[in-house]
Amino acid sequence: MTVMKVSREQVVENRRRILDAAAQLFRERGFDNVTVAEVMSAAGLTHGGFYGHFDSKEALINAAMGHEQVDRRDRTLPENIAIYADGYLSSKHRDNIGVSCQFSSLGTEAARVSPEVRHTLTESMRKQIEAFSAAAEGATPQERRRNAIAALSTMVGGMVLARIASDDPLSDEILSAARESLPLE
Amino acid sequence: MTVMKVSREQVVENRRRILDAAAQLFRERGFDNVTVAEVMSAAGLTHGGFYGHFDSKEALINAAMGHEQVDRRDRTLPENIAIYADGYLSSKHRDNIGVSCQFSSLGTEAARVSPEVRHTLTESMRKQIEAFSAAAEGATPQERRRNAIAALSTMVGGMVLARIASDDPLSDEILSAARESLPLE
DNA sequence: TGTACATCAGTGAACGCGCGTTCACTGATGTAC
DNA sequence: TGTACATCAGTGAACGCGCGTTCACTGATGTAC
Repeated sequence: MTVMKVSREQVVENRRRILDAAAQLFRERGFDNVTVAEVMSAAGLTHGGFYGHFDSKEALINAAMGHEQVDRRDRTLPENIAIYADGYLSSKHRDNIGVSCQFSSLGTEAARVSPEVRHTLTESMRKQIEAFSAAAEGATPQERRRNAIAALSTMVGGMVLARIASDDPLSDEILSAARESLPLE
Repeated sequence: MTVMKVSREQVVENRRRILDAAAQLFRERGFDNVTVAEVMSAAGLTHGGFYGHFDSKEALINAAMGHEQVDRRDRTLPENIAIYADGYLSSKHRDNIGVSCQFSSLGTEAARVSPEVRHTLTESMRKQIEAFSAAAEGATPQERRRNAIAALSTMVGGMVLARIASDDPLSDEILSAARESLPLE
């Protein structure tokens, strides 16, 4: 069990597992309630090796926010956006916060991270808005873009509220009301 | 400056100031990035006295989430909801996170607090939805309620996204797009 | 109304745990010959 | 292709800072007479 030194590919694979574990644990518990040791342990490593991969916990947060989780590979920006939106506003998505959209799982914490990371998140937001624009209601491109932004806002806000209310029937009601109100065709 | 023991009214007033300071600091920096000593200092007291008012930091979080900030007294659920919504989706609200709506400033962290506090938050959410229902678009009560939930979701989600993107022109665009799309009359 | 005393809100030093970070060490990888 | 050795990813003990929490103490409040 004491495996030292590791092949070059293993290093790359280990880094990916650290980021995957971090992305999931951060979503589940927030940045501050996850320790470096927990992330490393979830990645099958010990905490001492962490600083061979990242300069600090903050650097890990930054990297994890730009990291695409393996479990999510097939879920980002599919061709059919109405289906994507239905999956988004589902109880399954609500209850699987570990592989959830970063805006709905870490949104209010993400607003407080470094400007660089927020910039990365803003670009990802912009891409999602552009993808939604194609499927949005509206006669003009401006109207469709406006509705795309509104749809993304409703999805994120609906999920944030549904997770707060998750013990209450109101939670499911929020999900379906948000789903039915989306200005998507 | 070393004022010991204090009148009964002063105790009540001190507790209110602790809760006010906590509510503001938590909104600005999140639960975990605010220390008990900082809250007490912002309330004009020293940290040792904290445990005369609350059992633990967690008890403070719970109380602060149910506490109505003095600075917000005039802002909750006014009669004209369209005006409320316009104020909500404003850059002023975005940039004054300390006296902001708790869902948009602490939403993703609030989803992880104790079931009791989430229950309190859920009730406050329910009240807001009911107030919005009166002003929502729709022919039937069901439709109006559905649109009220969608409006609240759009407002919260729009603000969360606008705060992440606050260094970017996209932020203002999100606020106005969300504002113009609200299903309120 | 005035005086003596008990109460207890607040003070600030101290404690101790947890977590981010460091470091001497290990031993498989991978290179030099 | 095989052997000797240097490299360096990962290990796990240790460090030290920060923060939540405790506690002996202070002295104004407020009560008893």
